[in-house]
Amino acid sequence: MSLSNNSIERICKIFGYLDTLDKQGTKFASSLDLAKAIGATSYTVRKDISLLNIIGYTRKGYDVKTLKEELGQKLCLNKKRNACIVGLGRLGSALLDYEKFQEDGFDVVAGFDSNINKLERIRTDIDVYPVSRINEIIIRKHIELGIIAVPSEYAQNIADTLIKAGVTGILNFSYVKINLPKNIINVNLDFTNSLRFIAAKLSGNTTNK
Amino acid sequence: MSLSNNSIERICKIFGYLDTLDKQGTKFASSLDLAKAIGATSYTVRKDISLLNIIGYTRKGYDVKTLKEELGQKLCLNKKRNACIVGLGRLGSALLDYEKFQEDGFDVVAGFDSNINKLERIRTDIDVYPVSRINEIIIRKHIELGIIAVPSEYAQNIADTLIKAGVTGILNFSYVKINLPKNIINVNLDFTNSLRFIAAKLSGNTTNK
DNA sequence: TAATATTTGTGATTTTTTTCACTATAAATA
DNA sequence: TATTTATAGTGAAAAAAATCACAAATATTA
Repeated sequence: MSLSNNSIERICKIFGYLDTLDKQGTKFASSLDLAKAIGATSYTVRKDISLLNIIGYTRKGYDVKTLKEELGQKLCLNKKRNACIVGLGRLGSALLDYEKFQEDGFDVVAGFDSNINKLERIRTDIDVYPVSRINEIIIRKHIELGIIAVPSEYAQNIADTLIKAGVTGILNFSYVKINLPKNIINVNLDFTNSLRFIAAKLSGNTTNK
Repeated sequence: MSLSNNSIERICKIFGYLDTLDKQGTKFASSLDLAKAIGATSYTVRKDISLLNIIGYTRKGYDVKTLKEELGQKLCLNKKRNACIVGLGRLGSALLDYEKFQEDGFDVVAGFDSNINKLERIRTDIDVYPVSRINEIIIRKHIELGIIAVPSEYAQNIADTLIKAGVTGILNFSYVKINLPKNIINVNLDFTNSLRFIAAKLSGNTTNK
């Protein structure tokens, strides 16, 4: 099996939308329905799905429950994974209580911060620890994913620590790119860059593709 | 001028990195330096830059200050833009205090929430209002960008309200895709989807491209 | 001053991705 | 039952993007 990043991204979106459809009680969705929901074309959606050897039904589309199950299986989205959040400032502590992570199978089982006072003040159901205990806790709690919400200057160092402890995927909210071994999967979410992208497109000096 | 979304994204990242370099006092950066910092190749970077008719210096690279200025000019990243945040829950109120927005020329000049009690409790320097005043405030404060941090079921409705008031760019933190007129620029940041993407790549059923 | 090394700029090539166009299939309808 | 219609699946074509490869330029070194 061999999917491009674009395909994976689309499939992840489709997966999320299928969840919504399923909760609404919708039984079938056509490639066009899915395409509209994720901002793609129907043939791209069909190609993506057929790359995974999943089939739909003529004149009905795809069975919502089945497709979700199969996509989840093929992309390992059904398996639960433990995650931690490092940096419990405004953003980090908001993420600690972001219930959607749990709903979607990402269990945030620890938070870390370097400021001991902050750890004492924080009100959340999730256990919080000083960063000095990252290695120990990650091993003990089998944490695979690290969410980095520390100030950018510390991001690389925290990433290194997480990886040494065994984390294999990183969601990085700082605005620096962190250097990682190639076997580590990493996504950067830089809010400012998103606003820049919007501003650039608004300027009109661009295609609409 | 005609840039693909990929090019725009890369250029926005380059722009951010140039800012870092400039603050460090670095005078020149080669296409390879820039490429490494944003996760691209040197020829892609050179192509992107030359698409904008910006030139570098043989054997030196690009002048950091000049390149930043020119990229900013061509993509309208130098111009300040006013933004607002709708939905002042954990995430929204964290974003209200996210100083980087201001530093990078995005002035968050208003926050909105439907819960009046919440508005009274919130401690921030930024003016906050009930959502019923969105239209009035957006017009009065010349707000171009809307940051949506409300629960997903309200996102479409808020987006419609923002657009009717004159907002032209939307950064959407909810997990639903919102339907917008084509002249509105929109970026979705769905944290769960990012984690799904990481999980899918970790599963290994994918290329490494 | 000459030789060397480095880095840009870019046309050509290759690769990847998307889109098209059409067949097959089965549900719905007459 | 026959016809119509909607939708999947997919090879082929087109479009887009990335990469290569190398000339040109200029800083550095000998």
